[in-house]
Amino acid sequence: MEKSDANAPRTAAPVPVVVRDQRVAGLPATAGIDPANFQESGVLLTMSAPRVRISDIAHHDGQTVSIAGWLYNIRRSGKICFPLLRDGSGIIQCVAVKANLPEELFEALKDLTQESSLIVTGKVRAEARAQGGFELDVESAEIIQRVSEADPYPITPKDHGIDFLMDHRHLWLRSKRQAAILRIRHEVIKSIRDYFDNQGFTLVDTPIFTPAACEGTTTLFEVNYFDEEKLYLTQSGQLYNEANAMALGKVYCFGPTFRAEKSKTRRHLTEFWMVEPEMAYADLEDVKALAEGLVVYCVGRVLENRKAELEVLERDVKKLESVTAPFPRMSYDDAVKVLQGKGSDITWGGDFGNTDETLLTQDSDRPILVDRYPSEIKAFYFQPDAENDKLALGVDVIAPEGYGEIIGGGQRIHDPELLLRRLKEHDLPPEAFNWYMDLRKYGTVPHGGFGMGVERFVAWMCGTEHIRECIAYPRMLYRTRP
RNA sequence: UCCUCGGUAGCUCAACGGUAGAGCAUUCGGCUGUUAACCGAAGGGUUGUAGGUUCGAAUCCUACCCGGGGAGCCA
Repeated sequence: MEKSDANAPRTAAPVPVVVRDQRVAGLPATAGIDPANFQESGVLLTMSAPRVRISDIAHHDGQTVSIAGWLYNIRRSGKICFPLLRDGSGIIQCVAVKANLPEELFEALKDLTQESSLIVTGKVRAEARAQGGFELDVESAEIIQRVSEADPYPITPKDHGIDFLMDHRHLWLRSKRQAAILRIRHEVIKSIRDYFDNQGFTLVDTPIFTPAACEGTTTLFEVNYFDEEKLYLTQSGQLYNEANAMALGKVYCFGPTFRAEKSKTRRHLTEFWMVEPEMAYADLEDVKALAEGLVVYCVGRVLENRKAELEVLERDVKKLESVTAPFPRMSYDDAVKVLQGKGSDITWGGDFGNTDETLLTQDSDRPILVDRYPSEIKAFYFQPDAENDKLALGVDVIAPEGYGEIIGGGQRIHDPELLLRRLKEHDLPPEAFNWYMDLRKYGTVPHGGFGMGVERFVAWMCGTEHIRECIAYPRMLYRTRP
């Protein structure tokens, strides 16, 4: 919301405290001010001070500025109070001294309740005692809404249980920690896009409504499409990606995906975001290099641009600083042997559980690339290894610290006859894949790509216990609200 | 779906067969440098629901509801 308007009239004298809506605020409006005026003029509001954000406060030392935000917390003594103002970009401690302020303003500030909305004007001052290094000496304030004490803001600065916090997710996002996670998520998403864009990839988004499964139907959410047809929410854009790669060479899709898995763990959501690149004229080694490069780039960007957020989260950044290329590479065969040596009861042909993934990476300070899985445990479209056709040219990237598989992908089958045979082996109806078979009919080439789960990646960056904190409104097995 | 843990004040928890309690939040009072401020006082409860055992149940038993953690599957 823009406040400044050079052409609008100014008030003769500063207004110490203004209440926009007295019905809501429960406080008397300042005499002589008609609340109806200010929505129109916009200038009565906060005098002439420029509006700044807390994240920029260091550039305004010594200046009088206005900050529009919410009361994060307040500490008060008899004649001095310290409102902590939150504006979405950070938190700043304001200082209101009774002796220096009109009685009305001081009392209004002192009695303010948590998460009341207000615009504070005052002088920025470097202050060693304050977190963030700056304070705001209050000169005037406009209270937009005072939260009623009869129904106070439910999330206090003290402890809360996860059930309560999840029920209040729409408010929980206002906490320092959740804001930090969302900013890191933003950095991760932006860095993913930059990584691909800088290498000539084109973003081509794939449909959310899809007519059939990519990899079996048990984990699909069914949707009634105008009474006549059953459609499913996508669980991967990969098949469409392959078509797009044949058109544009290097592509990626980036959007929500849906899995109706009845998983109830700290690593699962039913709705999560996934980025999926796909390259024409590419083999497994190209896919591995792309995946490794992506991870290194995104970790670097988070470290470079989100130091403050990592600090809020008390993330051990050494664990991220060690994430440099090259990542250790290992075949599935060797991984099974390593796991057996560490006491896992895994046998050849089985997929890794989470305990196996944690075991495998426990001595590594960076992710591990595991490739050449048994074809039986992989989807129908994986290209078999030329040296052993029981192996699929798939690769998983397993993050350290127990964060598990963050990337899965590989090289796709380009031979039409082999692909058809695999469809039949997997009991998939070939007629549903006619368009997909076309890609092998009209100029087929080796190609490959992968998918990376954004929330799992963000959880790893942030060091969160559970990925539910890494998306604003998580959708899980037993939680779909708010 | 299976295994496992839990549901007591607005919130976090205590009481574990014998009168339901504390901290925070809220209200009132005090405090000019507080850092989840502190000090004093007050209000606040059909112990998830329904049955059962018992002289007596938050506590023991049964069923159901809701949630946490994990397994399988996956990103």
